[in-house]
Amino acid sequence: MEKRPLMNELTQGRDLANQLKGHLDQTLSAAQTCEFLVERILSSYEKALSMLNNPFDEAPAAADSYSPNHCTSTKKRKTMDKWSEQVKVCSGNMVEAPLNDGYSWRKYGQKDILGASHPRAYYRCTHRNVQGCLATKQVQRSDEDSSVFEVSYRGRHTCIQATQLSKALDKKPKKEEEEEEKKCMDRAFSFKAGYKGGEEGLFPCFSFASTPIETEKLENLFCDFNPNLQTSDSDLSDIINSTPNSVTNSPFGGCDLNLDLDFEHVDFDVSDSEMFV
DNA sequence: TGAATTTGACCTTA
DNA sequence: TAAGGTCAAATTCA
Repeated sequence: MEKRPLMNELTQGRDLANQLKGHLDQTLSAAQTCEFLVERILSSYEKALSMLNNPFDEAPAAADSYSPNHCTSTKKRKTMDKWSEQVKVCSGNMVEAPLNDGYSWRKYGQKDILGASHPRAYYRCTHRNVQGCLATKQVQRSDEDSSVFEVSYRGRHTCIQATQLSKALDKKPKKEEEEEEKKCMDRAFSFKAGYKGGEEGLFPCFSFASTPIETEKLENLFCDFNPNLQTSDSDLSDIINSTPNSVTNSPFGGCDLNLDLDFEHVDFDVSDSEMFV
């Protein structure tokens, strides 16, 4: 692999993210959301650069435990050879379903896990039967902090959520849409992913928005955004990493912030404010 | 009454 | 064979 160009790109991306961070002088809530994103971007770059600088350090052990993974390890079940993302969500209200991630889920099982003090709940997409959506997620309360939920997602939604459907039906005039898109391009990053395992392009990108309105949702999502609970750099990484593969029902003028991570494929294009990971 | 959840049994994998 | 994951009947809820 050609190391230097990749290093240059990553370094440039990190610098640009730093610049963006310096320009976060919008409304507080929007800035908070953007700050999350920037911190996560920076964290990813730092890790990538670290890995490149230490080729013999495989890094997974050093990386935070909530990084996306492909579950292709030989230690995992073969059935887990699918995209998955483990997220961490802090629940302020201590309810069992810690977050509304924009998708509708149906619980189909619960299991006591060996060594875990809390059972693991299994959810599948409500539209599994109707639309054949195979997305599932697992929710488990953390042993260390019972106010924290660990959520892992498997597969991506192939379904059309009702919220998305209604949005599509209520589409804006093209000109207005284009203007809005132009605006949001100034502040949005777009992550696109390759997916190992032969399912590239099969699923839509994850996305979430950074409009002030949606920020409120995001803040609820991210444990009501309590900076006192999540302050460290790694924690911030956790939160951003935990961005559910959902919240796709966010009207961001057709300019969603797509988070769809594949750390094995990094293709960073800064020229048009899009980042491909 | 239909939809969602619970829970024990069963299946799959390491 | 143990543990994780899923199924499906029973139960609960709106």
